Amino acid sequence: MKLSQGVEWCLHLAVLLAQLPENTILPRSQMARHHGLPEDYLAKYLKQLVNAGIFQATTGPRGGYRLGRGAAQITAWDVVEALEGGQSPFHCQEIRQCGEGAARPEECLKTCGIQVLIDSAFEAWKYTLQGVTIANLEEEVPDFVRERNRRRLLQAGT
Amino acid sequence: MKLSQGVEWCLHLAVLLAQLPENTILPRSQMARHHGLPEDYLAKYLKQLVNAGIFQATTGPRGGYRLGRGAAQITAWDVVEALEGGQSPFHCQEIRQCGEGAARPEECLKTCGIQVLIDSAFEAWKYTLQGVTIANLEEEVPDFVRERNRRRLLQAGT
DNA sequence: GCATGTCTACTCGGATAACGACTGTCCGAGTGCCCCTGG
DNA sequence: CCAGGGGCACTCGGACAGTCGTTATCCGAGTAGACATGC
Repeated sequence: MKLSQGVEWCLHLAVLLAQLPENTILPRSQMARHHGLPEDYLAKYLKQLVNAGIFQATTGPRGGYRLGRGAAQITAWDVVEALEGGQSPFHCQEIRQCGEGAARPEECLKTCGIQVLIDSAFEAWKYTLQGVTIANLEEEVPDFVRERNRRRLLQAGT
Repeated sequence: MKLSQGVEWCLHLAVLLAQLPENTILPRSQMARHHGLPEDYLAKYLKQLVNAGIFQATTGPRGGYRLGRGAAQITAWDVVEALEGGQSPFHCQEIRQCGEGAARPEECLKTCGIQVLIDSAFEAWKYTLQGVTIANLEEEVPDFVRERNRRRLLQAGT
């Protein structure tokens, strides 16, 4: 039960983009420098966000990434799902149907109770993440931090 | 975000023990055969449960494992915690304090909003698992399956 | 017949390889801007 | 002065190693019971 660090990075970066004027484009290099992240490795995660439509990539000079849709339309779950796959942390291997004590298939019409439990716990985790958007997270950023970020990042873009 | 398969195995085995008369001892070899699991590898997980006090191990002939306490006193979370560590799926690396856009420590007295979110989602997951005990899971086992398991496993112990 | 000592078989536990996923790094493909040149 | 074309710098994207955790396997330490033996 471990999340790749890409989750933390991407959430921070999404919030960072949300702090800037809408449709602002930020190159990967600036994102990486801003938080001291390895630029090349970061690329791998950003690509996944692009594939999921959360980020939008533009190539060439003045290119970079921008939010794929409004910050209020992106939930934390969307980010986690794009990076981790969004599948249940395990898929029941139906071991009750294996080995000497195996049950016959017709005895297993009801889903394995353990699988049901894990699924419902996973749903709870998912539901919590779905309840918070990037916009919500952005609102919590102190004003002076947002101002500082804007100055630093927009200045370079001029 | 992936759980080791040991979680499924151990939950099934705990439920299996709960189906038998209290304090029944079952050797590792029988457990493994019953569900068709690799016996040697299973040992690693069982040891973790023993360390956590969920299972109790007895060595020598007629030895094996039994539940460390009543099935109603063991939650699914206890098992997951014993195997996975029970820690939050990521610990915030405070990347907001790194890189060129770093915030100063005195600006970060409030916990990172992203960390707070992940923690609350993790608590939801944990809470769900804490709400179900091995006894609850055992109740869902069909009567004829429980009977069959008792016959098979207790017979060998005679 | 009973107590005792030894021996065996059975159990768990720790140490040791093989595999796969996550992490980290490099270079190539594509594009928009800028500058130079010619009219 | 203006239009067009070429070159360049900048961007993302995919391909290639390194490291760590999970998976899998083996063998050794310890114990409880059973058996044989002597009283």
